[in-house]
Amino acid sequence: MLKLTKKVDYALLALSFLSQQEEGQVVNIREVSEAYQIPTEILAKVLQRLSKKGILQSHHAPKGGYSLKKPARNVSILDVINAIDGSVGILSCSDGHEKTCQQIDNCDIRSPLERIQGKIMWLLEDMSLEEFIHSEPTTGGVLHGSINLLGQPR
Amino acid sequence: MLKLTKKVDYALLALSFLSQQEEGQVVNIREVSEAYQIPTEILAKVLQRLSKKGILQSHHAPKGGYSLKKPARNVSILDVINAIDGSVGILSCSDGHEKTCQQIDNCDIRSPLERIQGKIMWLLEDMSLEEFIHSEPTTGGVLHGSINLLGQPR
DNA sequence: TTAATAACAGACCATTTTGGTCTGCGATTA
DNA sequence: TAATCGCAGACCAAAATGGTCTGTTATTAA
Ligand code: SF4
Ligand code: SF4
Repeated sequence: MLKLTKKVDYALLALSFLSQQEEGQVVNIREVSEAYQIPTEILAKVLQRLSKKGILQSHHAPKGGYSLKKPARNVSILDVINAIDGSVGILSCSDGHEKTCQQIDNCDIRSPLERIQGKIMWLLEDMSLEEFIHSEPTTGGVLHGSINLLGQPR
Repeated sequence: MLKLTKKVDYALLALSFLSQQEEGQVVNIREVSEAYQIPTEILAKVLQRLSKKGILQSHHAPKGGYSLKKPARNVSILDVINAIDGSVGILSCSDGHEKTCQQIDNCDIRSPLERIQGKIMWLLEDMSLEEFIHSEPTTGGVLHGSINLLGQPR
């Protein structure tokens, strides 16, 4: 059903929060947790993941916490999703762990689906964390024309 | 993790199969099931769904079966996904059944996420079943220009 | 030196979603 | 009027996800 997981949501919220801090400011889990009402334990997992994947820098000490490791413009949304969920993929058959889809031999829709998948990847790759955060609700996407095409208020 | 469900896969396979038939030719579940090794019962569900949503025409009789109700160029991939999975959505909070996401009050990522969602929707809406099926691995969707808006080749 | 603070690690369980099965009914036509 | 097909929905099993618990390790300030 093409839904982002809650953990990715948490990750993006946390990253958003961190981006709003002053340069080099470290923030601990509790602060983020309180800012958004996210259970600390699971948030911890999420941040650990981001740290392990090189998106966050952890400061492993009292008065420590996390800070962005790279400038926000160098982190894509796809990076974040990949860090949390593992590889993204529209298809059940793609990339490596091909769990032997029963249909794979007779399948004539794989390549078109891969093209769609590619487009989505590209879209996610193309959007940096910085762009993501500083987007204005009104301007932003409308210019891109994306929203208007989706349907009119009925 | 952004994965299409197996049922959508089945639906697309079946639609692909049906598109390859002669005009007005009806095909029953068994034939599709055999063509792709899909369990008949679940395929039945999927086709029923497509029929109820106006994508397929059912012929409720011996020697009956299914046929496309509309020309393939008038059916989008999004239509198919919607028919099978219900509403598509990247977000947990969007469209109607807002299951009171705990974060919704303090959430500062909703609108950017909605923009991404919009782009994906558009992309899926923009691709017709016809285009989907007849796509050459290399050419294909580029002509519609949808891709270009999503970012430039770097 | 040591106690407090914070991240790290992983097992673990509960809930939801998904894939798939079963059982029976309804429409059409030869 | 019986065979062939779709229709409908309850039902179950497996997987994915969300969330909890228990404990360990690194750093620093008292
Ligand atoms: S059906 Fe075709 S596309 Fe879908 S998973 Fe199996 S092989 Fe990949
Ligand atoms: S976090 Fe924000 S975006 Fe994600 S679901 Fe809750 S409200 Fe919607």
